[in-house]
Amino acid sequence: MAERGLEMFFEAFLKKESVFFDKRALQSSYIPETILHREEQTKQIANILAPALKGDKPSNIFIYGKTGTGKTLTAKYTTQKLIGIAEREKVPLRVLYINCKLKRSADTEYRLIAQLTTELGKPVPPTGLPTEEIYKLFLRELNKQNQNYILILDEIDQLVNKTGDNVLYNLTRINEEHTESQISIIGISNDIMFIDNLDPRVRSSLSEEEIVFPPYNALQIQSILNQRAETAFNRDVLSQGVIEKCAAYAARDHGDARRALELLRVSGEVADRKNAGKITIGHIDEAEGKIDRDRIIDIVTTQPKQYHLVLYSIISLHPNRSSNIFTGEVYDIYKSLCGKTSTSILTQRRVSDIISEFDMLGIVNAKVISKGRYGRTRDISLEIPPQTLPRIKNILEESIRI
DNA sequence: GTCAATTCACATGAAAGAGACCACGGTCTAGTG
DNA sequence: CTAGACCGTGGTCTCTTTCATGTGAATTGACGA
Repeated sequence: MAERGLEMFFEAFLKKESVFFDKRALQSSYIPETILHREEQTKQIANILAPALKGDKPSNIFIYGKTGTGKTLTAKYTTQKLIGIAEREKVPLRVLYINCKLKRSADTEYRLIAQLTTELGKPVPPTGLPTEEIYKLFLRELNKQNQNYILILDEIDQLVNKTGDNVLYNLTRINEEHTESQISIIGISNDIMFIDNLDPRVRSSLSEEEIVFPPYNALQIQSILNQRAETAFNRDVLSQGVIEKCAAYAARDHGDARRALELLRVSGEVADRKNAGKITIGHIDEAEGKIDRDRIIDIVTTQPKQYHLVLYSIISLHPNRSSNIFTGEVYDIYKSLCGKTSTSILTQRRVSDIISEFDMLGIVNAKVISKGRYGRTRDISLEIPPQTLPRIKNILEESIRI
């Protein structure tokens, strides 16, 4: 009987009318035919990169802008077009795109070079070789290929924060030593302060050219959404004001177009699930809540057990007190919790770090305060919305088995 | 009453250790012709 | 003779611990009015 019901569900699902025509147009990896409101920046990048078509080495570029301002998109778009021409003209040119933020892929010196070497067509072990060795392999491969490269390093600040600017120094120096192949670097970062903390030598060579991406305003986001919505949705599924509201939401926090697109997509999904056939403003509100919830649940479930214990300590301390949870209290609860669940106890130093990591993830709010004579500590409060709290609590209890 | 010194309870940094992974080269072993 | 199993070595990476130093305001206590 149950099986029958399931079958019917799937059949109904197939028959169901979706509001989407091509959902991919709303994903952040999608590259549209034309990029709106970035004509200036596209032109600048094109100008700088154009010499590559004549076999010269273009200047390095440093691109700065807040999240969701189209940095990655514009860089990819421009280089894609460039490659198109280069192929037609038979100019040896390649673009390598690396996102330095991706864990276990390119967030350390070794891994970045390993990734690059693999991209060049020589697979290398993900670990195990000395870093020097990997550089050698990389250089050998580079010389063998004998063509020019444009290397896009996305979220480059993450890489440098973790491993220092050694990598960049080495990369920028390659051009001086090896004449067979030239490398131009496009560094993308959303932290402008980052460039100031670099070694002066690296700084001057990395930011030969600097391009700033200003945030979009609400109107611009609107037109972007309209452009994407045209391919993404079927005709007439958007109610009056939906695009405007999405844009307004996103413009509220610093013109993040990515967020606006996500909001629109999830709104569509919500409408689909309700079989509404049309996206209304109500769906947007719902979608916003859902995005937040999903994000928090996602973050929490992917944390390791020790983190769960710490978070559970904070949560169990939370309802008794309207405010003011301190590190020491959390640590005490945490210790007894470890005893109950026979887990090894971490030092306070470490727990302190874990709490500040939760703070960065936006799950708790931890402000360092001084209580005068009674010392200095963190004032911790939960940032999880009350509706989500029971879910989180369940997840944690299951994980630490209480 | 005023003001500098003290004090608390952690925060924050740096360095180093433990243990999981991994590649590589050498050695051993069993199977094959 | 050879392929594969197995070991030791040397490397990276992440998570932790250890040790050291920093911090900011309530409290204290000396001082002077």
